[in-house]
Amino acid sequence: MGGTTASVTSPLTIGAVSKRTGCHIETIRYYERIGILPAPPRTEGGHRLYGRDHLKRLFFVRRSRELGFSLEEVRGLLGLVDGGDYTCAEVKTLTLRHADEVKRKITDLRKMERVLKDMASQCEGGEIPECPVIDALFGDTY
Amino acid sequence: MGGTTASVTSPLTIGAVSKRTGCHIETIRYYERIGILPAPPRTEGGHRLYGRDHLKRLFFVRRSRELGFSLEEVRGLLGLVDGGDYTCAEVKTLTLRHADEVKRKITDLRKMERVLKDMASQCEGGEIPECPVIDALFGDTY
DNA sequence: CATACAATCTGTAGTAACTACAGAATCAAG
DNA sequence: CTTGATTCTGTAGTTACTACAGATTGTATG
Repeated sequence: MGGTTASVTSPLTIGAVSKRTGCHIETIRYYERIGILPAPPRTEGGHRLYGRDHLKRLFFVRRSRELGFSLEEVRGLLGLVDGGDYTCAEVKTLTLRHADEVKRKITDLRKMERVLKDMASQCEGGEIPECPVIDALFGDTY
Repeated sequence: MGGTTASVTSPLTIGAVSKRTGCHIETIRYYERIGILPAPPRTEGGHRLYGRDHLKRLFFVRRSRELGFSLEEVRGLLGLVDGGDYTCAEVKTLTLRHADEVKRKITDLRKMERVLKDMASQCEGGEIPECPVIDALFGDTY
């Protein structure tokens, strides 16, 4: 063990959650309003107090969004996690469909990564390359 | 060579471009309006006619958006491609920054892919797993 | 050539997913 | 107990599309 990250024991304010997840405070409240994040307990005065589960969920939502999934897709993934009323066959179909999408994204990102690195290294010599980024990525797509 | 995809020789209508790229017609016009896609030539009557370059550019924009890059980021990448007035050092800094971002995305997508596949395979037996997707993905992030 | 029906045109309005206030209330430090 | 930082609710603005409405153009057919 000897983890470098301290685990959260006491409840966090929305500001602390915002800092840890990188989500704006307004976004966190927005997710609560639209049912992506469950409403947390409150203080006497009405301030929200979050626990580890909220934090994890928020991380997941944020990264998923950054990876290009729509909120509805995220909702679907969370639904799987929450063990909604899906049959096992449905879960399998949904997860595999998502897995395919993810695979495609990885493929494209690899292309992009390679081209970007090539570009940077070509630039080493002081010359701006004729960078055919688009061609390299999708020039053969049609 | 011996490509399976026929290359485009004659100009395409906006509808044809829409079908090939998967972008809605309205989105294509929108990209033109905000300067992401250059204005194409027109017919006498004013209908847009697109060539290969437009098509490639649109593919690139669409995929980039699907991969979670903002339009401003896409604009930046296109700026590199278009050979704007960047110094070589700027090009290098920008491309490497993008490459890092891409790498991080790949890492997270790999995690997601693995978990989704595990989930689907666990589901094989007819049992809905207690799927700890979120934990598996970001449970150790904080 | 006439005509009809699809596709495209411009412009505006609506939606999704945030993001940014405004003004009031609460919390934490001293 | 005061004071400054946070958070509260609610509304309005922004980004990136998406969906009409009504007029015009393109094209296939008798």
